Amino acid sequence: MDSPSDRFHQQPSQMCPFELYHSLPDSNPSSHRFSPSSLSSHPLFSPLMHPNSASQRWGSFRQRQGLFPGLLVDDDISEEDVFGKREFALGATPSSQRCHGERGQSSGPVPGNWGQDFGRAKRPRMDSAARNEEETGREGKRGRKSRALVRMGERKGAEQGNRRESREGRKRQRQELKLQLEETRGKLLELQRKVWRVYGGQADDEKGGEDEQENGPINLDEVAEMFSDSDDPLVSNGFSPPRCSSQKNNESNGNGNAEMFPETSVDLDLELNGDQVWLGCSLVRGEWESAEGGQKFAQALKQELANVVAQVIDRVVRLYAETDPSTVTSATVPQETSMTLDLNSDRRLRPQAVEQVEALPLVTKSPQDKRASIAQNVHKDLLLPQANPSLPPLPHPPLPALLPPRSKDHFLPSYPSENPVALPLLHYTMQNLFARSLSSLPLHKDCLSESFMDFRSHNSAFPPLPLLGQLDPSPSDRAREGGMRGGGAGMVDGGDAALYLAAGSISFYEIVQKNLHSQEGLSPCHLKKAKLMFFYTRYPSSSTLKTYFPDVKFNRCVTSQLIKWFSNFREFFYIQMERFARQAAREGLTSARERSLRLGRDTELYRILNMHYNKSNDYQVPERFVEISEVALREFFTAIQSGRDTDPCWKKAIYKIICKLDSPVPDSFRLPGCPTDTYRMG
DNA sequence: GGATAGCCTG
DNA sequence: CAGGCTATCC
Repeated sequence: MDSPSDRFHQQPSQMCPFELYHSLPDSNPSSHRFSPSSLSSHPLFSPLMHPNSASQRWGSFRQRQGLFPGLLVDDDISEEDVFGKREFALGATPSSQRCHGERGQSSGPVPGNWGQDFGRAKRPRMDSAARNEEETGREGKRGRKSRALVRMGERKGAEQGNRRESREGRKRQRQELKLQLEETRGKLLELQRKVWRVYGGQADDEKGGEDEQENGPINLDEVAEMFSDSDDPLVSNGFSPPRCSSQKNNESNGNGNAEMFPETSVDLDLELNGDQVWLGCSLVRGEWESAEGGQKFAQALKQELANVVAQVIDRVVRLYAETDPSTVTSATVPQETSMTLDLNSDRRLRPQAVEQVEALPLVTKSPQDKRASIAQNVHKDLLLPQANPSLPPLPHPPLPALLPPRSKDHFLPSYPSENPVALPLLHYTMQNLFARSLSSLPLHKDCLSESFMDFRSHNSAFPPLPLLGQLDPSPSDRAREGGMRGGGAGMVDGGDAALYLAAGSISFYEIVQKNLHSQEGLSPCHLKKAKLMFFYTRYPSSSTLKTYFPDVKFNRCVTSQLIKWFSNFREFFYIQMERFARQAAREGLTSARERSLRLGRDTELYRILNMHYNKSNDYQVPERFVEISEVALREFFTAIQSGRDTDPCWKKAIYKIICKLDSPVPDSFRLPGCPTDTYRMG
């Protein structure tokens, strides 16, 4: 299975945090701005992902502030099932040609095609207009060449008639499109209102809000009603939703009605309020009359539709969830604790998170508290460093131990998911799906088109959200390891989502899953895992790699990339060892030298190694790795002291020693995803 | 000749 | 961290 497309079939390992209506990947305002050029290089994705206005960026930024930080989606679920359908590939393919050439036709059900459709719909009209212009010019010349005046008049009359007709046709089409958009928007607004009533209303309750009476729980029929052509309450009431108006007034109080919507266009940059839900559209009235406006129109339309679809799915899933008594509480009652927890980690990067989170209606509690307590309980048992100066290969590898998540790896936030349905995991826009799937495509440049890499670079500001299966191997993992230590009680089956989603009851998710799983390659999560594995094995065989990266579809490309990673890890390791050994060799006093040849956890060398292989510092560096590092350090030192370093091959002897000190990798690494996540949130 | 390690470079 | 290159091993 070395076909190039296989590379893209691997499951993604990360996703972007949920954004209600946006996907613009520049949560860091100082970087990754989408430039017009990058837009042009992403004919399908970027117009959707980056609705071209500063207000959108700002809105996106605002929306992203702490928005459902607990969200995660299990893309690892039903892996076999999905792998079985891998032929349903996303447009992205290993070669750039394919990426460019096939993206359009292969993007299938995703909204990226909408722009094309719109373009296709528009092109003939423009062509006909151009033809008319051309004809007019030709005919004018002909007329000057002594054609009969009468005939020319007739012809001109016919042309004018044609032009009028085509103009009217265009006008009609524009009107139809407008109508469609407005209907969609109306439905969306209604959905938003209901969502707000259900979720935002709860927040209001705490503040003494009085919307409760009319805040009945929304039911499926209401959702269905929203999508029935014949029965659109908004339309039938003569409600014409504003095109791009801020909904601040009505949405922010959770009690809005259509009449309160401002009719005039408002600059969303200025109008955005933290607690509102707004339409991600930057159209200005009349703007879509122009070609550029047409594009914006298409984008807005796509966005609105995507949002509505995402919300409906979310609603349906939630309804399912509520039938399960075990999930109903956390599914419906937002609690602040976990949000605070997440925000604490988020605030560092995005200081404006707080105001946004408080206002967001769909914030639900992720079961972190419970999980945190579990992790804390397990924690003590996991701290089992195995000091063994003699350094025989360990029959039972030390288990990874968790440190309190002091600093979270920005690209690997930890999102627990014991109760996946309780999370707003399904409430994300198609844009999010895209951003996620794209951001988790293979790292290998060989496999990527330039434009894709471009997108990735823009998208990298997302703190990608690893997928459930990858992120949360915890249930089985804990069962296996924590369980042995008397843990395991009170575990919640994190596979619920997997089962639930794998049931295939929601075709949308099948589609999404297919797309997301249709990728192959190594994700940042895999890199992180590889680095942690380096604590145990410096020279993993390819079979070892296959064992510990079960979620990776191995081919030559992936294997060599992984091997290269470990090669790089070793390189870094040995460079540091040599550096500190030389430093020690320069030490005059033997006592100081002796100290510098130690690798205490408070030493600079330890800090550097930990920083490199365990950047997020959420993994207890195995004692054995410390010991092996000391061995390497001393070997380098003695070699330098004895002048062996003049031999060009002097390091090889050291490598030989170190390579014998590999120890087995803990079983927790056998599961997909980052093993650290198993124990995090402690 | 393929796979891998290591070195160098960007 | 990846790519290119060489050396080495099987």
